Amino acid sequence: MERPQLTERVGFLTNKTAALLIQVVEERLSPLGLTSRPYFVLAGIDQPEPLSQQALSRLLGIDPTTMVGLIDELERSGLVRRVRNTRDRRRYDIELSEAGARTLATAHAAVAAAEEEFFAPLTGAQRADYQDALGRLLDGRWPPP
Amino acid sequence: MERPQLTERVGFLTNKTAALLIQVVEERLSPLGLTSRPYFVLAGIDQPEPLSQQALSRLLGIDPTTMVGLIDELERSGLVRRVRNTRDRRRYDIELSEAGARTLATAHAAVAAAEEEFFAPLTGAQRADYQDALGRLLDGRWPPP
DNA sequence: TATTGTTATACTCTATAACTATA
DNA sequence: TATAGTTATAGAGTATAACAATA
Repeated sequence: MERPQLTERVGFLTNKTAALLIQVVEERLSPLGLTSRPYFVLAGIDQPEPLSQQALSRLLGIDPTTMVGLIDELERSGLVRRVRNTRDRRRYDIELSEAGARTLATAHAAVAAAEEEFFAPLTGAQRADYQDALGRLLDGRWPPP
Repeated sequence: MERPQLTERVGFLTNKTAALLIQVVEERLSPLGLTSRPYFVLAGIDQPEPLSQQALSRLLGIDPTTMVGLIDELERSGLVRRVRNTRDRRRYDIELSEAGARTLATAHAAVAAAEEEFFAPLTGAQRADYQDALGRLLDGRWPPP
């Protein structure tokens, strides 16, 4: 490949696509008073087993020191609670409140609508292939060990 | 979709994939003293017709005020030149120097190697489909009008 | 000794507004 | 008037180091 154009660089295209998709998602989330980051945090909290802040940090790839402020903000808004883990009292279990669960459900619907809009140019099969490719690329690389 | 897991959110997966790919690309670029941003700028400059700073900003989605500093840095390193456009003396044509062209060629090779590494989990056909999907998603959305 | 959460700090990237020179 | 580039500035996001409480 002698002098490839930027437009052919799959790395650049991947980036651009991610940036444009985030933009559409944030437009849909803004009426809820959310940006994508706290939305991802809420979605990450909604697991069968409660996670500590550090586990959440690793899962989402957000620095633990940044996570402190994000959880602070969500706690101030009444969407999550910090509950001391009884077996390891250094940890907090981060839990969704009732309001948090309701907000997350609304947010999920908004994001699903954004994704429908963004992926409209693909057929159902193409979109399935795309999502499958992402799964293969992330396998073994994420979530982190 | 009642309570989707984060792992199934195509928006989140797209983001994670882009972030991990950038990471691999930056590992390969760091021996050249480059991060992905100035690399993208160099690659954007390497067009048949020279671009102004603002045209570059629009192409790459980088704020014009941020572009000033990026071009400053590349100019200081001797990789690009600012040349006044003769027909519109408000504009600069941003041009690659000889050294810039050599650095860009080396960087392209490094990034191509990073992409090979990152996309190894996909077959050739899967990768072609993936790239094709990105093309469809970006069509009409990027480059900007 | 090591780990969880926290604070302080600095650095980068981004966004806004105002300026200059040109159109 | 409007546009290209610049500067100053403030706001996010991220990373590093150090600390208290706990393991």
